[in-house]
Amino acid sequence: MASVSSQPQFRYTQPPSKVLHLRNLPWECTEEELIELGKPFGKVVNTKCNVGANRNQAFIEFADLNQAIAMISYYASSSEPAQVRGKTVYLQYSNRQEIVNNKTSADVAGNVLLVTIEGADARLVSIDVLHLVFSAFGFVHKITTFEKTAGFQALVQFSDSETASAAKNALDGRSIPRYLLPEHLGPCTLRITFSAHTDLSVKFQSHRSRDYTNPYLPVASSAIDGSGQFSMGFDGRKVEPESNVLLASIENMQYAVTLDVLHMVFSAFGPIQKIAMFDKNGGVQALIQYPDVQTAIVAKEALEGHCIYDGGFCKLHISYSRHTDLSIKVNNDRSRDYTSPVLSSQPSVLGQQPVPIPGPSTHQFEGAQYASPSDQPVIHQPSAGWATSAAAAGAPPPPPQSMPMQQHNHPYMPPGTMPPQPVPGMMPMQTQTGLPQSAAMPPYSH
DNA sequence: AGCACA
Repeated sequence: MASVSSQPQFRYTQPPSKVLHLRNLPWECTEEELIELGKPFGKVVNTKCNVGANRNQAFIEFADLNQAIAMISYYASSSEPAQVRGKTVYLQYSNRQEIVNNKTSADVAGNVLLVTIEGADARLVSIDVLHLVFSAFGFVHKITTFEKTAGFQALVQFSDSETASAAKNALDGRSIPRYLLPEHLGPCTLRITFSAHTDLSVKFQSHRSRDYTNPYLPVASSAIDGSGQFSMGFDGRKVEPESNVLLASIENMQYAVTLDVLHMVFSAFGPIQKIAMFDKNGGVQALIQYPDVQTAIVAKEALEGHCIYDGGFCKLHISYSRHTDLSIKVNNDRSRDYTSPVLSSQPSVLGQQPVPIPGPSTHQFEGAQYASPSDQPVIHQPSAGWATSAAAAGAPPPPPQSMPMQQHNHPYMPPGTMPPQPVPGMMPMQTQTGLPQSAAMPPYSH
């Protein structure tokens, strides 16, 4: 079949066009360089660079045909060839009359990232892991995940394009750190472009979509009932069905964690009905009961993997309990029913302060949470913005800071004396983290 | 060094 314009493709005399075709450009030539090149001859109204398989071709479109002719004519008789960064550039009239800029949305920065997770086990990456990874760069508003021909993909919504760009720059082409993934998973590489979306629509909290700005969203039945499609947890086991009761285990318990401390930490997300603490496997665990599943989900989401005290001490691991209503027989320092006025009001547990067990010196993680791949997976320790009032409230030196969501509380006061909680919240905790930038780099290998 | 898309 003859092509539409059945002329030989390469010839020395193209019919004039206000669009010029350039080749042999240096790699990653910019629009600015093209404009500089054409400016002496007229008004450059459009450019397109990084064209072709080698991305070393480009187009310049002038406002007027005569300007294009002027440029071609000049270099046709010039002893100096057209150059960009010292590299000779070959010019000719394009065989088209205008540049069509199919600027894909992937090229224009937006606040929503399109993330493709590559790897054999890509679809086993949980939305929680994605949330963790991207939260390092700022507050993640929403995440949706879906399967396309491209594979397992996610849309991740940030507040603004600056934050999204920072995340994209740091993570594109890198792999999710191994310690964030279940052990049996292979490498999972992130390919990131900008999405054209600006605001994702998340109707339900589910295993495939989350809206972190709205803790009261209904929870999709698929995430609760026996559909079996629960995302993978950190340890690679199926995550339990959501429940209003959380099971928290405390790792690296350098300081005593009292019932009141737990109450304080967990009540940031909503009223707590009951807490029961017990020893298991040489560690301390606690069951925390909220009135509803949604509150528990938010609390779990925000607290999982975080430490009650700075320095990686008393790290929380949270799962959903199979319980829905705890049976508290007696209020003591290990169990408490906050809904029962008869049982409560034992003064003995009030006003407790964290007691250093071995008394380690405190050190901060700051933004370096990604720098220690072996342990301490993801600890968002806001390095600024609070701690002053808490420290001044009489807490002993070792744990100078506490959970970020307690910002407006005095952490070690009896619950009843605390000021009213603001929004139960994950908001403050992710935002203040600061960009990890170089600190985030090591574990993300190419 | 030779005409763009995704």
